[in-house]
Amino acid sequence: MARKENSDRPSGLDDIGTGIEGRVTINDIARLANVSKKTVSRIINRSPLVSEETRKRVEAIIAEHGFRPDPQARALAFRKSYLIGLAYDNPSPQYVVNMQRGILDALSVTDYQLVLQPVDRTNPNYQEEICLFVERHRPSGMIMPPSVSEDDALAHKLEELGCNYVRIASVELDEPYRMIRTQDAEGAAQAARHLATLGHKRIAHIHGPKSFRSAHERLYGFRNGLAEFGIELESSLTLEAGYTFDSGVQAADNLLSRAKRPTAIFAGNDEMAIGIYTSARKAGLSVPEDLSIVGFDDTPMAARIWPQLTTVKLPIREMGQEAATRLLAQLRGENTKFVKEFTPEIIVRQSTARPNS
Amino acid sequence: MARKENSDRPSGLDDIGTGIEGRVTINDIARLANVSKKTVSRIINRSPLVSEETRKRVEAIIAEHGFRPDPQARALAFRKSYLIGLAYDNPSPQYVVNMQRGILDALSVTDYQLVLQPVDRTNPNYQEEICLFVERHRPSGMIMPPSVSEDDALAHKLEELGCNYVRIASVELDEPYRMIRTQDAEGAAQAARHLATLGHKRIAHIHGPKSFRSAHERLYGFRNGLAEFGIELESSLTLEAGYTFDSGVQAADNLLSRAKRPTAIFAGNDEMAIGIYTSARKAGLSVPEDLSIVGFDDTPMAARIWPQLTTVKLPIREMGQEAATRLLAQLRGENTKFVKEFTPEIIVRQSTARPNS
DNA sequence: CAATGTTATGACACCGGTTACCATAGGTGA
DNA sequence: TCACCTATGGTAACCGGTGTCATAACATTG
Repeated sequence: MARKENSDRPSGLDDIGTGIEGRVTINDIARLANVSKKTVSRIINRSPLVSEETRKRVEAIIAEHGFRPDPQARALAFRKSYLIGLAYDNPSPQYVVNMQRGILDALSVTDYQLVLQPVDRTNPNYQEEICLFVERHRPSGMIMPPSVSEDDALAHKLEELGCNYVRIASVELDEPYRMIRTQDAEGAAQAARHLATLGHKRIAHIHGPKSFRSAHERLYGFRNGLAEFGIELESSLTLEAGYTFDSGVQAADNLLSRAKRPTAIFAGNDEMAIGIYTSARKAGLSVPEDLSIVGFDDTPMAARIWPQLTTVKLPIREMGQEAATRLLAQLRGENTKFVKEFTPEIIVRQSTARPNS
Repeated sequence: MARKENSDRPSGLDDIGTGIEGRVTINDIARLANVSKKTVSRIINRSPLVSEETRKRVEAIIAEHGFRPDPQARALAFRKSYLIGLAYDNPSPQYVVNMQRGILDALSVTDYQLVLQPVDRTNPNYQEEICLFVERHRPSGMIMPPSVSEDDALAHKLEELGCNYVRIASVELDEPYRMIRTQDAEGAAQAARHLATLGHKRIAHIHGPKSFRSAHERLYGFRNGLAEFGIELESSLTLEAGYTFDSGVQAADNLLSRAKRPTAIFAGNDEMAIGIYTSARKAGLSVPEDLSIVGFDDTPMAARIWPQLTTVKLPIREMGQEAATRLLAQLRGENTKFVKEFTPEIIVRQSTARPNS
């Protein structure tokens, strides 16, 4: 009985079709062109130390045989992984998908790949999760949107691990660089000015969880915006919720059941704003006649719900693209002391009107 | 003047901090344990050909030094990339995010990474895009949800490239295996039975684009479901739209402006169903009193919009998880002749009622 | 007891690229 | 004419793992 050649693996059923056998390698090209591997390598990497003539000739052969350097091999030799990690905990799918799109826009012309690292910030060892990912896979860089981005301790850990990163945030961070900054406070102020201009006085705010520092930022901006019109944001009309639909419904139920209910509510995100619609309907109130509503984010649903939601728009896809572009520059060793600002802009639709009381 | 040692690179500003220097490698472990690399490798890969005693000793040293084999190096040696590609063109972010979550659920306990490959099927060379990705990065496998999954020619190309894959689809494919199958026809039939049971006779259907074969499937199932009740789905009440909100509004505008308007509409997905709400409001019709609406997918918005949408639910996250699990099995060389079925289920909410005419 | 098989281990080449360093040819300045 | 650049490209080692094959020690068999 012929003994199996390679009995080193635990289970025999393995090595299924890589299917690919005849892949062209740098050695093939070198042989065909009658030059050394190194010369081909120089050409791939655009080294100036190759004569014009040799370059042309080898490039022709590369093109003819469709040679593409193996990313895995380069990764090993360069000690770079060519992987960009996206660590996110944002509960809004719209946000996540748009951010991914933006990042991929920037990465599509490169050798870099985007890998996903969803985390749960309420999980006490979520930091370890991310660090483990970084240690194991050595991503070339990480992109972190809120609220992961707001964790300075995490950033320090990544720094120690030698991992490049870009953070997208709306708040002050320990390290005031390498960030894409959104002026959430300014956006919230715009919402405040809009409501104040319409004539609202009794205005409520449902903000996101304390663990999201952006929630504070929006609250702060909103309060200041109202102050410009001499209106005080009452603390009894300032409620915390969880950035989710259900939590928005609950908070609005609370506000709308009061004797002196607010005539307008500004929600920390669209998800919660949509929850306010539901609550208003349960209370028999019509929007915007009895209640004005403003959201934040401008997710696609904002324009689909009825009446269409007035909201503060953040260019999420562009932000993702910018973050990736900056990260790539950073990987090339360029300036890391950058801050790119994005200013939100209010989109006025039909969920806001003059108060009728 | 001291000449720069290595002037091979075009630009001097490079090799920025990998930061990590002292990473433990298999060589370190081998030296510390006084065994060969190969033995350590065997232990990492759970080869049975190592004595219990050696294994224990080396494992202790591995644990002590926190050694983790480098995924890049293994990828090169194994000629596997440990990357799973997700090629998608579904316009619904909810769908995409849920699918990603499911896949990541299954991948989280493995060494595999998920990389994203969004495509545009209306782009004539979208196939090349995917094939280029496969050739360049040699993903260990690909997962394709509709409508990318419905492209038999693409599957054949991947086959030729020796790329493993799993397809998620609701239609008959050239190769009736390696797929996660959703019984969309059955789901649509449930919608039909629900509406027929309520007493609707004049029933319309807005289906997705012809390029999505799932659209045909849903149409087919809906028609058959109505036929069970002796109701014929009139072709004048069967409109094509683009699976988007706007296209849903447009198609519904058409239907609702007719003299004999339908009393119920079944939309091919939730996105379009939500468009029908908007159209109904414009026409001054209330849901469900004047018009019943049924969707498909059960995206989170279905339960958030008012009145809550009756819709056919697909367990997208579970499907993603199943797809990834099956793909991993396939990569281990296990059975590729599988078909896992998921049956949709109607979720009755408040957008459907007896017709009042 | 010799022949054979089995188990545990190691030496070494290799995956497909890279860098470090060296060798050569031709051109320059002293 | 000799020393010395500069441009070009080759050789070998390496990145951190893998497979192949050889071998020693021990167990089994006729």
